[in-house]
Amino acid sequence: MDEITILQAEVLKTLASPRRLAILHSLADGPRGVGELAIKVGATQPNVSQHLAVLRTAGLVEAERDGREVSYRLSDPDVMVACAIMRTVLERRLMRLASLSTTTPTPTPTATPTTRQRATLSA
Amino acid sequence: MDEITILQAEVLKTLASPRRLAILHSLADGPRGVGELAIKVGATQPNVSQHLAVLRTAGLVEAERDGREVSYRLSDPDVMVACAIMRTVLERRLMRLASLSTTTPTPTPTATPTTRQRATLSA
DNA sequence: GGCACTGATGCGCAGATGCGCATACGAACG
DNA sequence: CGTTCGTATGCGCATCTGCGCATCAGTGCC
Repeated sequence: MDEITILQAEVLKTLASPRRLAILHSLADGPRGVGELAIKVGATQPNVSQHLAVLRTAGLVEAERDGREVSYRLSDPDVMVACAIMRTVLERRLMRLASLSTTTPTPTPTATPTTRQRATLSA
Repeated sequence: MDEITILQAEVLKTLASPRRLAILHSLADGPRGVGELAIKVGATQPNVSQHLAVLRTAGLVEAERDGREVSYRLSDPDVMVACAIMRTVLERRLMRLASLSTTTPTPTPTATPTTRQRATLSA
């Protein structure tokens, strides 16, 4: 097990949260304060603060005092590039699924009890 | 909160495991059976089987019976592209940290008690 | 049909995570 | 100084996850 693989898993675990993704997405537009972010993502202030702490520990964002507020910004925009690629993959998959469900007019949604078999490799 | 953001978090959560990353990395070289993968990543067969099930649910790998074995392969190579970008980001960060620790010959490792202050934004 | 091999599943436990809530801390302003 | 605003932290709970272990299920060979 490679050392960098563990690090990568760490970062991915940090990214694996809708809330944190939303925060990062907001930060992609520019630095923001905590309260502002909380409103943007629709969460409580302590919650966003905690998420930001996690993101900071993972080295994904950086903080800096700006007067009374604390301004957070992305550490490395390339992370968002990787996220964008994943989004592309997902969108492509969704498109594929959509076209499949169009060509297949859902013949027998109730699992065809006659041909019933264990869900071995049916997927 | 965007719908695709939630999906993305789902996929990221699936990726956020050193073992699963190792499995995917092995699969990048070509299709493999479960036992073979288990040996490659140094885990038990049931463990690898479960991880593969998770990866399959997330749509990251696909399975196909090949005689007595079950051959697993990557669904979308672009996911590995995104992973590669993240690796690049991480390697860059490690290099940066390494060079920093080189230029800074660790002047006073014991936190300079004179300038002692609370760890507010020191990071 | 029985056997051996490959892979999948169920179970239980230990550890980690996210959240709301209340509260503490730090900085600016009067 | 005390107040107020903005942010961080501690706590407790419900939930989830990964793992080892034992066992079950499917496939091909004799």
